[in-house]
Amino acid sequence: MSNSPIFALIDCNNFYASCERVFQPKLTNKPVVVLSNNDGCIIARSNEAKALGIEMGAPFFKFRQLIEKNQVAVFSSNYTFYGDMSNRVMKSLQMMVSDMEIYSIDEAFFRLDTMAINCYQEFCSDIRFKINKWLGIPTSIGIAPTKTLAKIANHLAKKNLHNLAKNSVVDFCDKKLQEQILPQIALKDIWGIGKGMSQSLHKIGITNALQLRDACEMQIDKLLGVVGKRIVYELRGFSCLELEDIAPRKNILSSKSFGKNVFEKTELQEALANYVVRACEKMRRQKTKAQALMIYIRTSPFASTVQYQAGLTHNFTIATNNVQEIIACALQLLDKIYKKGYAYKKAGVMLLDLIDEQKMQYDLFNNNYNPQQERNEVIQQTLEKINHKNGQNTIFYAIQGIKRNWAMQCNQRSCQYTTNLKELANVS
DNA sequence: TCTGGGGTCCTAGGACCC
DNA sequence: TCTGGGGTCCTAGGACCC
Repeated sequence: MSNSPIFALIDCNNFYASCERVFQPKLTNKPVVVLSNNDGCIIARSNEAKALGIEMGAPFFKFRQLIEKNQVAVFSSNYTFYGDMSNRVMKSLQMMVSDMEIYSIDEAFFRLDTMAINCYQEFCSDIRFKINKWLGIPTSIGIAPTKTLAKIANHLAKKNLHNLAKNSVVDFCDKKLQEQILPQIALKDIWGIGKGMSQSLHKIGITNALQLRDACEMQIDKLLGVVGKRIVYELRGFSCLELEDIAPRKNILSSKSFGKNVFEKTELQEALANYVVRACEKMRRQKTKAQALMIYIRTSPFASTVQYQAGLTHNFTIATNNVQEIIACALQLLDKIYKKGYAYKKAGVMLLDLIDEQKMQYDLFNNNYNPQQERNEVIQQTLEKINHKNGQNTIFYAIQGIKRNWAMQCNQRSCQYTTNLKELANVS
């Protein structure tokens, strides 16, 4: 690796909305929004929808009138589809760059200095062009000596602020350019500075990126700790954050709001069993086992009625990824925290302290051979094979329930164009 | 009527040890 | 009467991200 790295950050524009457009090209240049689970909040907006004043994260019902009046296309979220499109984007990128880090569903960092490239700007324009041509997804790219500055460059590229973008690419390596632009970057637009830190900084008179960059280290250390100090260094152009390898998740959470209020324990049992199954799928796929399980249930924080929330953790003596064992444990924990009479709105399951399934710690004092567990494992593998071949939920545990009245609503989900052949037939 | 889901890292404070 | 100092580990909660 060279001593002075150059990072690029590629970011898909309005990713979920752009995905929906790929299969409905008639929506090009039209306003589009995508909703969260239960059609609760607005989580993605096309530029046209942003222009109408529709806010990110706002509850859908607050903008329903505006949306109807302006004939905004509305989609329930379709994570299977977005996940698959994301894979395709990342695979395409992988073909064009050597060192990259998938940072989120719609973003990736990559190194430019480790490749033989004459012009970073041109190289990145070409990447954008190809991804758009192959997949129909528009992107923006920021280039800079640190990840934090690359994030800012990407922000400039996406909105073409100060007319810096060429083909939606901004090269932000030049020190003089940084001097000129950083005073105009608000703290909230810096990666890693949220509401809390921003407020603390305002109190000592720091309000923009240049002031933060040039702030007294000691003062920042005292105020924001190492996290803040790292941001200062990164703004100065000293790279503190390397590209990271994809590491297996250390915790896996599956939690969802219900489509309606839930009162009965049996329904909570069903929901939790389903969430355990989902979480275990992910855990088993990454070949890990959980050392602990946490469950929680809660009423709606927005309801005016009496609130109740509770959670409980169980530590496993021997780490496990056995679905039956974890479901049984979840139900036992539920027994301890369930209280009758409340209108539950959400429940969740968290698998904690995941470890490599090959690096297990066994119990020193007990016989670790458990024939029942071995049988369970065979059952689980068989079940997974059947579901993989015939589709999710072809067979499932009885405790997961059949009616699932509590399940979330998604009334306007688009088709699983890229992962479900039957649904591809519905393309209009 | 109607308000998402899934993560990571850091810090402070308590428990415990010598 | 009078109650140390230093270290580690764990946990809960906060802050931030997409």
